[in-house]
Amino acid sequence: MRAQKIDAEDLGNKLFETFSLLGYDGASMEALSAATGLKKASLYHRFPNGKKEMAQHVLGIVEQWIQDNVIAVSKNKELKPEARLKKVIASVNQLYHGGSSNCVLRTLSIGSDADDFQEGISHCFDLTIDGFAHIGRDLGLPADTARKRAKQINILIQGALVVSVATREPGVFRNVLAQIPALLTP
Amino acid sequence: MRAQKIDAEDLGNKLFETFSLLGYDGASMEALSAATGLKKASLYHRFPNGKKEMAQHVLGIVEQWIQDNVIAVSKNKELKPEARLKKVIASVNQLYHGGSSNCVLRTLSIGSDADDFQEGISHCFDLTIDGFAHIGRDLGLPADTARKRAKQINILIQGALVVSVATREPGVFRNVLAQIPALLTP
DNA sequence: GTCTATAGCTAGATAGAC
DNA sequence: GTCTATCTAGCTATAGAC
Repeated sequence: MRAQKIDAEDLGNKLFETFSLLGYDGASMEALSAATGLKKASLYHRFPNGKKEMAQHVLGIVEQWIQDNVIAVSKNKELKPEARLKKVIASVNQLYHGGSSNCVLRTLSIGSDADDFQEGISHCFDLTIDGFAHIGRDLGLPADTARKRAKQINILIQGALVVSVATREPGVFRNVLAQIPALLTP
Repeated sequence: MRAQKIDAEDLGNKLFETFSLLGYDGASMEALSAATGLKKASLYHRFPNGKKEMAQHVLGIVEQWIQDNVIAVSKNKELKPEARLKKVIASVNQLYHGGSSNCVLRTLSIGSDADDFQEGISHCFDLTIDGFAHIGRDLGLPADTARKRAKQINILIQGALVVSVATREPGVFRNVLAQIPALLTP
């Protein structure tokens, strides 16, 4: 029993969940405190620049998630491209809980301080596109076609999440995930 | 000079713009007051139930916009289906300022009071899908195919807006609009 | 490193003059 | 119908004990 000092990873995940659900302005320090189990003063101890720094931290977590679950997998030569794609899609499905969770890249893109996050958000979209494009090329698509399709996939994922979460119809999201292999098949 | 009593339509449009830009939690009474030119007490005079009622009013405006600019146009027998589609797409492009404005259906779907707006938001998505599906059928698509494509178009529009606004690349949105006719062509 | 307590401010909302 | 003035509650952020 090493006491209840919350692990840095758990902390980040709770912040991630709270910003995803409530957005930047909706995620009050009170809500972030309740979600993490840390009092407000303790959150300021870990993130001296307050809420903005917590949101930036979450963006860092998302970037790392994409590096690990999209980019790295897309380049894994030990798997056939088809298997890599399946794995990436499964991870995306899990991240968004089968279409019932918002994308934090989107929820952080709205509000009074949205400008501060634009760069991090854009970078995450770019990485996601890079990953799908890489798989598309390995599946035999010409590079420019693969990139176009990857951009389309990124748009479809974001749009499906908007609709599925807003309407409470997760099938919309799962249906889009099912379309992805066809979009990258020559 | 009939004095500066703000017109109900202008008022609604300003509320629409502010909720679109800042989201529900980000659109403070102060911000709504500044945007409309009405003091907070005056806003409460017009909307006794406060911010929630203003957001519901905005959802009503959006529904009416869709009725006028999507549904009605989609059924206008004086125009060929191709011309109707062109008109609808042009209206959508104008509404979102060529991909630089958020969709208020999305910005209102996030935050602490999102549940109150779910029904209105879902209804607006449904109407939009109905409109595109109607045009698809008149263009010669089987009814079920037309509906599937219309749902896809709705997803693409939402996704493209997320990406184009978040990354400041309106081309993403215009590119999606350009794809729509092909999606409804048999 | 986490806490209680609180400062200082802004939020949403209301009362009442004009 | 719009305003000024104000209330209370909630916000972000900090001070200082442990």
